[in-house]
Amino acid sequence: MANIHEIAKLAGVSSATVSRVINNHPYVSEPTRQRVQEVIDQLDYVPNLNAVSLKKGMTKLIGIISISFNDSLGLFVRGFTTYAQEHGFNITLFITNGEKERELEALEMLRRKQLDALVCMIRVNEWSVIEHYTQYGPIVTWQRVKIEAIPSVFMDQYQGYMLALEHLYARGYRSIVNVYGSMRGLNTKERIRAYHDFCQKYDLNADAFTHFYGLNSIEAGEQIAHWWGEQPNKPDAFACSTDCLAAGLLTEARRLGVSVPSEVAVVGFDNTEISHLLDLTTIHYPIDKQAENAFIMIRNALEGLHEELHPLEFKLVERATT
Amino acid sequence: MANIHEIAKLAGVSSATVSRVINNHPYVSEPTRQRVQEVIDQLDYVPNLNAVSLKKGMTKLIGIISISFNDSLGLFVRGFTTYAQEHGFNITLFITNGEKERELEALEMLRRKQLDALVCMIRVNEWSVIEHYTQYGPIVTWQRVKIEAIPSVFMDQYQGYMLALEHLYARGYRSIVNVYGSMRGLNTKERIRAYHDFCQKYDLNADAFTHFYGLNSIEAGEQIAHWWGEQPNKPDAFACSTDCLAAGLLTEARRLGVSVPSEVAVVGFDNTEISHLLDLTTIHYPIDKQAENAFIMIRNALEGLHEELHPLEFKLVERATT
DNA sequence: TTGTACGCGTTATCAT
DNA sequence: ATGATAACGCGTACAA
Repeated sequence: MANIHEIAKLAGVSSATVSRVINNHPYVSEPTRQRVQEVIDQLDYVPNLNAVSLKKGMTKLIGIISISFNDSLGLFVRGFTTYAQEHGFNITLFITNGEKERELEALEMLRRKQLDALVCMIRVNEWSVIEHYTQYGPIVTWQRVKIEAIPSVFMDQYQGYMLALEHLYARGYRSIVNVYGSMRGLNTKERIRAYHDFCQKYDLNADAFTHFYGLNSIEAGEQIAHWWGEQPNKPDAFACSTDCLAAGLLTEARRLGVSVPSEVAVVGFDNTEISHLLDLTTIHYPIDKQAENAFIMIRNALEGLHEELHPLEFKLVERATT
Repeated sequence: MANIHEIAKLAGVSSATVSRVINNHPYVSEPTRQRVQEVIDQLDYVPNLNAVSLKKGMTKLIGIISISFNDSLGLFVRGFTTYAQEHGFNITLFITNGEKERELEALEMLRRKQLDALVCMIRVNEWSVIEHYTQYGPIVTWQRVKIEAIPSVFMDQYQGYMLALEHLYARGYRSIVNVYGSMRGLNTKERIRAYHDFCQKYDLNADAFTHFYGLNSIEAGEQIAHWWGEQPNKPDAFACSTDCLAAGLLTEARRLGVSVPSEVAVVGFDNTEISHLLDLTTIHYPIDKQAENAFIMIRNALEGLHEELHPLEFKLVERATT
């Protein structure tokens, strides 16, 4: 209701002075500052953000687009939000449920200056559509994509998977079974590539054992445990798609009386809570650093800075299952 | 980049005319409309939303606050979004993770006119704090609360539960076991009240069987099935806290060779997908109507309308488990 | 049917 | 240290 002029009038100063007080500008005497502040407090005044945004040409609002909202996505969102808020930005979340229109609304809000930037975690529309909107503001993504206009904080799982394999090798395991997460996803592709390079390096037969595809649930892990029990020629290690699957595999194996890691080793992926709980060796994946990098990229673009990105590294978390 | 004046100049008209074209106002001749539209298309022009918001005094943006994001919350959000968008409103989502500051940011955005209204699905701050913000714009909630300034679309589960009980009675079941969802929640309280009234009405002994509290998972349902098997004096029906629990109970009972509904009946609650899948009798709960009512309330407040709310009714969905 | 001119609430430049 | 005043980009009485 109350605007800056009203405050100015009541405090007996000009609106310019009030603005200075609000924004902590220098060159305003202590007595006037106090007088103005009193009136502000009394009238419960806050500047109208629409006016500020119009004047400044930015809203300090960043949109995050995601197709859904699960644990890892939530982790990213939470991390991003924290960094953004430290720098005075607010976040608005768009859960698309896979609907293109919902995503387009976010993109349109960028075009129409209601958003300063966009994080497109998991897209719905074609990349070409999204790329078109980069002219209106920075857009970064979490997915793997090689488009110059859309920087990504995607981490190539080749390195992470290799880390797991090398660790198993160093521990003396030689017959490793791979359980891949999705049938044809990019992560699986990179993991397969890592495994082949690994076998070549140590002169192992890459096809000595079955490769499992499309598995990542606890139940799937349990089934794999049974599969292992039935093999006459038993592999001595599992490199799993996720901690979840590894957890199912581990607990079911123990239920069947199999000793881990002496009879068989298990490596997970993601370093989630469950891996911590079960003391599962796994690969750590710095989601919060990815989120921070996403924000740094946006801030660099928005404010013409050149802040360095954090190096994104997979890390082996060695625990009790290898 | 381009603003309304640039369009006006290039089209050889005044900015007022351009504005009329944009907003589909009458009294603009077809030839000029076309000329203006051409220039708009050519320059890829869209009005700056900050300017529009400032001028109109509203942003057409509604915030939704939620502590997390699960299936039912998602259903509500999706429904609300749909209705809102049909009326030209966009949604911005705040997942608080239980942090008060995140909620306060949403409330502050309302105060500072960046949001027209707020749906506080599940609050974190004290109601008194939230109530204070109702002076800046309409706030409605999904939770049960009796504060005049904060209308609610909460549904009292007394009726719904009674529906389930009456149905069991009509089907001839007389010894009913209640499995309540939370220890001391309001829903449980209302359900207990319903059960007592029910027993009184039909002269049944309300304490003939154990009452279970704090259970709502599939696993809990499975355990209840085993409990039933061990009872010498078996009850003939279960009124469950959720479809989830009912599903666990139902499937485990059948696994144990118990025939449902001839030996024992099961009623769920929520009418979720799983109840549909398992052909489970349950109580339907119109989340989408609640969402629509929330939007209607907000729109009524915002635009001074008096649109009627939809009646919110529980419905018995009679399927194969009773 | 079209144009002029003012106001929405700020911030920032330039005087003073 | 403070005050006028011009933008920011748009919508809309009012006039023509």
